[in-house]
Amino acid sequence: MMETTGTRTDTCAGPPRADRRPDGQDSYTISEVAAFTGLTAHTLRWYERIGLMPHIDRSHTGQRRYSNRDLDWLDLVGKLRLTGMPVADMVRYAELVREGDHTYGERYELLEQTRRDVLSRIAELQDTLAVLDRKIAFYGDAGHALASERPR
Amino acid sequence: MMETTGTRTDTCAGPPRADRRPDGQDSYTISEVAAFTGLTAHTLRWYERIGLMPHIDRSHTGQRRYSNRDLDWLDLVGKLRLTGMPVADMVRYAELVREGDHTYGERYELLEQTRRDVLSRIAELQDTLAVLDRKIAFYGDAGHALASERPR
DNA sequence: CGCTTGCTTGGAGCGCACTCCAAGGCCATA
DNA sequence: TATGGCCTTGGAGTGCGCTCCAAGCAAGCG
Repeated sequence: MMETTGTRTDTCAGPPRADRRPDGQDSYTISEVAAFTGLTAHTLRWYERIGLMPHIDRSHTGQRRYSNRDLDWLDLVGKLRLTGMPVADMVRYAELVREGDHTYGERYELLEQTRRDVLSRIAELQDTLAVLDRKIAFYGDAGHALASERPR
Repeated sequence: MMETTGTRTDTCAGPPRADRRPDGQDSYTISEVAAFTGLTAHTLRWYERIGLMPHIDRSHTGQRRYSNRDLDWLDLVGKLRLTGMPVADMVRYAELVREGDHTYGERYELLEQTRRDVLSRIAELQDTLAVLDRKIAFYGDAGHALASERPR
């Protein structure tokens, strides 16, 4: 049972923390990587199954041994995940990298498109922020008398 | 069959468009509201079922007739949705509004928390943007020689 | 009158991104 | 040697946010 970290010090499952690698080594177990990335070991194995990860080295007993390069890749995946990019698209990107140098153009396109998406997402959020600020100001002062909500 | 808009002019299902109400009336059918908000009629009915909407007026034949206030509420819901707020939390907010004036404090808290979430979300995205920009620059010039990706 | 269009309902189904389970292997410490 | 901890696998299950289905009713038109 309990295949989770073993290095947990916080009770309430903080998401990504416990980062930074000991950086003298280049070989990590799955639970170490789980601790570094905030992903679960389940998720790491799942990423591999769906083709989002490169072939990970194995110890003589068949256990996964992640390299620093693998962790770098996971960092990028984490960032892309934050943009809301679907996992399928990340898998596509991974495939392009695997396929070699002739896919540079396509990869560039994909990153550029993602960049555009992130920019418009930020704009959306700033828009929403403005709405939120107006509503909060409303609550702050005239609120009680004026706020016109809908439900009831 | 085909209970969709009837006012579609674009082929490829653009997300939110066709906004702005005719603003002389105060009573809209479900498919009009679908066209205004970009939500489907299914989703509108579902929102009602789960308690995210107020009780919507009905015509003498039992069909929904949305008011401008209802559309205002849907606009707010749309914004909150963009922040990634879970539907359950929006339902909670709707409940607070329904419960009356004594929930002002709690509502304020909820909006403030959401505001904080949006701010940190924006920061995250800007962070990601920086990573993306570096990677794109990489691809732009030295890319071919230097880019160190992971998969293979 | 019959047909079409748009609406109604409760409940089932779907896609995504995990999340977990059962059954078993390896190895270190007591 | 036995116990516990961490690892392995394929496949099943979960939660969220829709999305759709079947059956049926009411209004408008030829």
